[in-house]
Amino acid sequence: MAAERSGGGDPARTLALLWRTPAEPKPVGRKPKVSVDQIVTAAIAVADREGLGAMSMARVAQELAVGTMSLYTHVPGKGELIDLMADAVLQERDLAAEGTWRERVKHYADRTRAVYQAHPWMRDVSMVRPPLGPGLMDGQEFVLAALADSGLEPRQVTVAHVAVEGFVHGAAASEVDDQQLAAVTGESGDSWWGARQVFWDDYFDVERYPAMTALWNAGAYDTAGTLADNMRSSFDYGLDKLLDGIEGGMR
Amino acid sequence: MAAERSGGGDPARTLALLWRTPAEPKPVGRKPKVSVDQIVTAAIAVADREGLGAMSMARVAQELAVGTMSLYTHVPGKGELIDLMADAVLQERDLAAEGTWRERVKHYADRTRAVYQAHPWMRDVSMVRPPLGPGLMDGQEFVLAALADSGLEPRQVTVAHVAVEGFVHGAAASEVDDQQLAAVTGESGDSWWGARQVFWDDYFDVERYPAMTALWNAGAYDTAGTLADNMRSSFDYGLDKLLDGIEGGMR
DNA sequence: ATTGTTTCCGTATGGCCTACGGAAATGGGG
DNA sequence: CCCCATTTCCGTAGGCCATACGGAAACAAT
Repeated sequence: MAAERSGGGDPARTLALLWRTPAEPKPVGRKPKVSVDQIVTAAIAVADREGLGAMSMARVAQELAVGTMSLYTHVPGKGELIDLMADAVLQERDLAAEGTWRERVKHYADRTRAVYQAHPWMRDVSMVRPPLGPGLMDGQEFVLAALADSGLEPRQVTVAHVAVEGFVHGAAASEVDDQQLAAVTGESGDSWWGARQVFWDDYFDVERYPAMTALWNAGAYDTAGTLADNMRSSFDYGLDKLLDGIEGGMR
Repeated sequence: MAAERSGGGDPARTLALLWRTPAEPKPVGRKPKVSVDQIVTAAIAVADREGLGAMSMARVAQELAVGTMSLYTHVPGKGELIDLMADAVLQERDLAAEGTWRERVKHYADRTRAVYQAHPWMRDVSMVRPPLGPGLMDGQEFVLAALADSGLEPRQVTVAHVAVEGFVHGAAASEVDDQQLAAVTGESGDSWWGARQVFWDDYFDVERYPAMTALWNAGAYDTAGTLADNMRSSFDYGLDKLLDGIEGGMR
């Protein structure tokens, strides 16, 4: 399905939830069976195991042994729940500010990558209208502080920031796609590619694709590591080169 | 919902569809009311207008004035239809091989970006288990040929390839996210951010976020252009820096 | 015991994908 | 002209989904 998000609801309500603004205690009335935190935790657990597609309100309620509609007392809707989930997992990066600006950017990238690894469904969460909660904001502050220390002009810092952010989320997302599909479909990436051996046998045209053929013959694809290993090193390689470029552009 | 894909069906059947292997003519039997091409075209039209979430089998059938189940005669299922859609739009990049390797990579990025602009639902299509059709393969051949001309070692070409591919798809995806959300939710990005003015008023903490505050005060966010303009220039900036880094790494 | 407040949740509406199997169309052979 | 193998068309049905609505249930204070 399409990207899963909204935050379309009342901004004030959503922000209060994201920052857990404690409503004044309610002395009267029925005691709640579940809390917002429990709902978010359960939702994350379901999504971790079975993907965001399986994270339905009914499924989460079942997890908590509660009626489906009870959730709506605590959370406005599914879109807002996803906002809460995303900000919660972004808070898992505890970012330690040490080292050069480059080291700190790489640290940020590494921690963010780890979030995607632990929660592959983040691939399906759009970040262009992000949850304005502590998880997101702390991360932004961290990278911006690092980039500002690099010596770039303020305006350049913001441009570089968008580029870095785009790379990190984009690369982490595609890296994680593989595992997510493996988990949801029950078929590993290697198995999937293996089943498509027919393609190379029956459809690949050596004359139409000379560059690929040459690389193949040069042994460029004779790699020892697994598919996941290769994506990992490309992540590191790409970030390094991007930072090289940013650094070089300052002179 | 979650990323929309599968290609989980019979690889041989899917490949035959992707490459439009003409089945031997059927002399007898009822004449088909629709063709595979018509189905793919209609599906793309729906997704372009209303997003991939709205592209249901029923909706596409309606578009063609045909019963829902008729589609299943021509296409194995929804996952395979999405494969066909993705490969079809990737074919729209007609890639002209001229100029230096850098110019060609940038040309590739530009054409791919254009595909995302024209078909924002591509954001929701995973590319880790891609449709092995002509659209994808021609693109791969084009970038690989360019990168191979750069003088990188064969093994390095493949690593750089993954990094470039990741950047291009990732950046194009987030760039397009904004418009897609605007189209689906009916709320523009600027309007969305405007409605979250409360955040800066009520939640933003100047002491907790000194770097952001400093940048703000330095006028780094006093940009004339629209949100879309800024994302566009960050795309170009990021790709440039990445290529700078790749080029510099060869020395 | 009554009342006000809050939470819980069953039901209903309208959507989705697709397995199944029968109806309808088509062209060739008798 | 009829029959029939072949192919396509498509209605029905089952099992998912989000959430609006409104009444039942629990709790504290009176």
